[in-house]
Amino acid sequence: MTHGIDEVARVAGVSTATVSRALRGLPNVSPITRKRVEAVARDLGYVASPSAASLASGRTRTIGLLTPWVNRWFFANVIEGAERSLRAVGFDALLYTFDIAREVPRRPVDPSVLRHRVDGVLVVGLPLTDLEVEALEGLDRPVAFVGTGRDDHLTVRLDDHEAGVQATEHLVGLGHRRVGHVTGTPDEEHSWSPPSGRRQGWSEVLRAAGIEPEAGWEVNGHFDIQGGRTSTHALLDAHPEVTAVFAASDEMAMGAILAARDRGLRVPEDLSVVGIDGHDLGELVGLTTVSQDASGQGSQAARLLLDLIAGRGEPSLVVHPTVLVERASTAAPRA
Amino acid sequence: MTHGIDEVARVAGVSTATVSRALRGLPNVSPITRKRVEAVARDLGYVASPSAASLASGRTRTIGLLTPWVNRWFFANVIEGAERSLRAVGFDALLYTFDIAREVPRRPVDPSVLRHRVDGVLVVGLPLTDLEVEALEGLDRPVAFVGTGRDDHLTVRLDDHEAGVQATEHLVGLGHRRVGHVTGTPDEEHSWSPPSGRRQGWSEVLRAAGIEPEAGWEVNGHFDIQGGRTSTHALLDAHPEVTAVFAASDEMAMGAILAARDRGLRVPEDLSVVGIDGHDLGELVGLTTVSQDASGQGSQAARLLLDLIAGRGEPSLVVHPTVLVERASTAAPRA
DNA sequence: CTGTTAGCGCCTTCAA
DNA sequence: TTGAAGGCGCTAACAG
Repeated sequence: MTHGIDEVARVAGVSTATVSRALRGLPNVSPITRKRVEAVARDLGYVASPSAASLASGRTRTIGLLTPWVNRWFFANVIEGAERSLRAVGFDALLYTFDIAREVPRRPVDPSVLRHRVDGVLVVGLPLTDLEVEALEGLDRPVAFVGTGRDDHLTVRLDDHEAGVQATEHLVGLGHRRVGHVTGTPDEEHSWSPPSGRRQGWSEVLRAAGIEPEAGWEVNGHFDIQGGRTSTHALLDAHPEVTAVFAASDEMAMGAILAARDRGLRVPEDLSVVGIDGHDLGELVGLTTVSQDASGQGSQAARLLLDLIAGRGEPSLVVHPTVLVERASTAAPRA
Repeated sequence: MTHGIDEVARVAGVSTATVSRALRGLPNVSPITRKRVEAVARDLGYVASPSAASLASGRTRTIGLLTPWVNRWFFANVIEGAERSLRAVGFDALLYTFDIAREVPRRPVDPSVLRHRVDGVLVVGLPLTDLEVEALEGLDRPVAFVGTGRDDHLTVRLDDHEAGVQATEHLVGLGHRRVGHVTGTPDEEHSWSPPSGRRQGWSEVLRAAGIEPEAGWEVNGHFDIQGGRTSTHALLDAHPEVTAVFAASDEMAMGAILAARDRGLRVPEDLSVVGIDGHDLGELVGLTTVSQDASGQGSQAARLLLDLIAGRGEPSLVVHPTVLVERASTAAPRA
């Protein structure tokens, strides 16, 4: 039951080196030899041992997916897209979730487990600190970011500022003036983080409309449904004058709708709600949103990362478009 | 920059074998030696090469997650739970999605890419054919199933038949008699597949109530929102007499609600809808459902699989409970 | 408790 | 175009 490369070599009547070359599609193998080797390998059910191949070659044909969550809309879809791109070229996707507690500052991400495990790393959705990025670079492997803006690295994301602008302009255009904001966990140190960008879009649009956003209009929804719900309650407790809420994700927006319902407020008559994402269930819920293509971002980032690994292309910044989708959760405020 | 085990050994003044033993927590290492080795390894930032360790030991400390989808509620949550259990003991999760086209029969899953890559395989949610299971066993590694009932293997799932019974009895109890069913892709060959079990529960409850389910009352929703929507339209086109729909997943149930809305039907006044899952957004949508703990199933299955790998425990069947959660999508039919 | 010594299975120069 | 041979970095016997 060895079924190692030498078994194939013996049966095919060639050397192990030739088997290796033939099966990996390298040039310098005669077509006849290659066919024969391939046939023998198939017959024997031979599959090269990845450990042995990695050890000898230094390449793992594996990409590490570094993500805080796998069961949230954006993350699940990015992972889906990335995995599809990787699988298409025979690369594996290794899942690394790092617990993000709700405390600030969180425990730093330690990428050392990835050492010698991956040919590249795809960071999904979480703004890393400079120290964490440095640690990642210590792995000496290409790194790509999706949905979070390290513009000095290969990055695929949307224009968070613009998304915040689109959402808020929609509300202001409907006549809202007291617009609350449910943010994710904004990172004060990184103005380029998605929550920060979205918040800036919000505050700038308000100011441009002659409205000075009050400090209490902004609450932290931790990027999930319950967080959106809880924080919207806090927002409305303190600021009942608010007539509209812009949430930095659809899941938090859905939490905001739940909060409104808890309080006997009608959406959109008493409270307008807009999110960001384009969640699959947005239509059912009637959620107005600024939509993005998460799975497309994931697959493109994976492809660009593979290019980088192969020595093709340079680290670049790809900004995906966002589109406002108007549904039933927003309307003009009541007179 | 070798930073290999021999570097650590040299600096610590011991042999590589001792370093290996010390860092892996094996016995037969004096506490003093272990401390010293650990300190040196930390200072040098040494992390063992997984390829080399796998090659030498035959173990990969990696589990393959075989799943058709990563961005559907059940699957995303099982993966989340499994990854958490694995990470806790230093195992990696390797993601393998296999495309499930909507054609029947689908292309067989080929597990040969997993050869030498994993210490065990966790199959999530898809009923495999006997041939596919055989191929999996050819890997000579423990296999576990989540959410699909290979009862001859380690399996963690719910009682699909009972779930179908709970959902249908709820509807019949409300007075419904013409109850449609949106199934996933039922596998005629495997009576134990989730869609089949849920369907059987449905038809048995109807028969017990003296109702013979018509062939056209059952449609295939392919386990997603759009499939649920499309198939519910087809169902209601052909059978407008139906007053309630039992969908085999919450996502399909949400599609059914969308279809009802498309047709100007009110839920639950004109059409009652019940699903299975306990989707996070069920509350927002007001969906009555038979809920299950997907992430708990994932983490438990991973733990049991690790036990099997470690030679502890036997393949067993764990059936998780389901609970009917009544919400606003079901009510008595109109007179 | 610790060191020595073979490999694990493949890739990759270097020669032919 | 192919073969021979060394080595990738670690683990696991076995000896001491």
